[in-house]
Amino acid sequence: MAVAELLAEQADFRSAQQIHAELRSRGEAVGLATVYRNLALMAETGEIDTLVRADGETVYRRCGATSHHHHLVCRRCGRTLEVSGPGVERWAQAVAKEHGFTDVSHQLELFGVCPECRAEG
Amino acid sequence: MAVAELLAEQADFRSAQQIHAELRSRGEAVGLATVYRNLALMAETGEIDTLVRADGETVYRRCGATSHHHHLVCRRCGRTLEVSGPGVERWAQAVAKEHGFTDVSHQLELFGVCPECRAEG
DNA sequence: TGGTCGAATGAGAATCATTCTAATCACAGG
DNA sequence: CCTGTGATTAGAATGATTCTCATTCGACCA
Repeated sequence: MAVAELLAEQADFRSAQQIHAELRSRGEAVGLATVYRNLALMAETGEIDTLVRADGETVYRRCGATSHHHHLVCRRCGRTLEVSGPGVERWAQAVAKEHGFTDVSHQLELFGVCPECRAEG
Repeated sequence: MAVAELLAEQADFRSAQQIHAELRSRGEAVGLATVYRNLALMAETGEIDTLVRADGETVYRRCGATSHHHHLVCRRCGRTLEVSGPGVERWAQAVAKEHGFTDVSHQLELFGVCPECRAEG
């Protein structure tokens, strides 16, 4: 399956539209619907991570770690690092418990400018 | 300005579309563009908080605290509590520094089921 | 080999939130 | 009463995502 192959090659978050465009430019006759279908599928099975950017576009990434983790994303170039925060997890649980909430999940992403991009000015 | 008034009355996150619909149902002849324009304006000045939901829709809320904080949102009824996590802030800074990232911001939201909704089954 | 069934696919239409556009309105100043 | 300025409106345009449906592809069977 072409979509999976492409994601395996990419290190950064990509939007469904970007993935579709890249596949087309390689000559693959793949439909936009198929890209979305497969991305949704892979997201469900946990093979890839999804992230909704501030502008509302959903981006996808194949992550090395399969367990729960967060991302440190460069605002300029999109480079992404996986980070984990055990303390954050504990804090989230504690806050939820304190207010009587159950089935708690959380979403946490860090955005900044990476050293390379900062060097470029 | 009608938009500000409405937001002042609402405790929970509302989408721009909802706000527009509510204003219209009250007889206000307000345009959708105006709602968006004012929401963007208020978000810029920090009067309201914005949040992009997992489905890509942007929601708005007038918060009591003007300083940086996070939200604990009920998945069912949308009830929202403001929470703060000093530890999280420190962690974010530390992680960013460790990887050489600058100008770091973060987005963190907690989702769960509130006691009332759980009681309802 | 030829036929059939079902799942997966692709092209394009439909949908939904958001943004843009052009026309309109209120009103202050002359 | 005119005119210019800026905000406002309805509706069209945009862009991402989802839906529809006819078609294709493979496996299986006679």
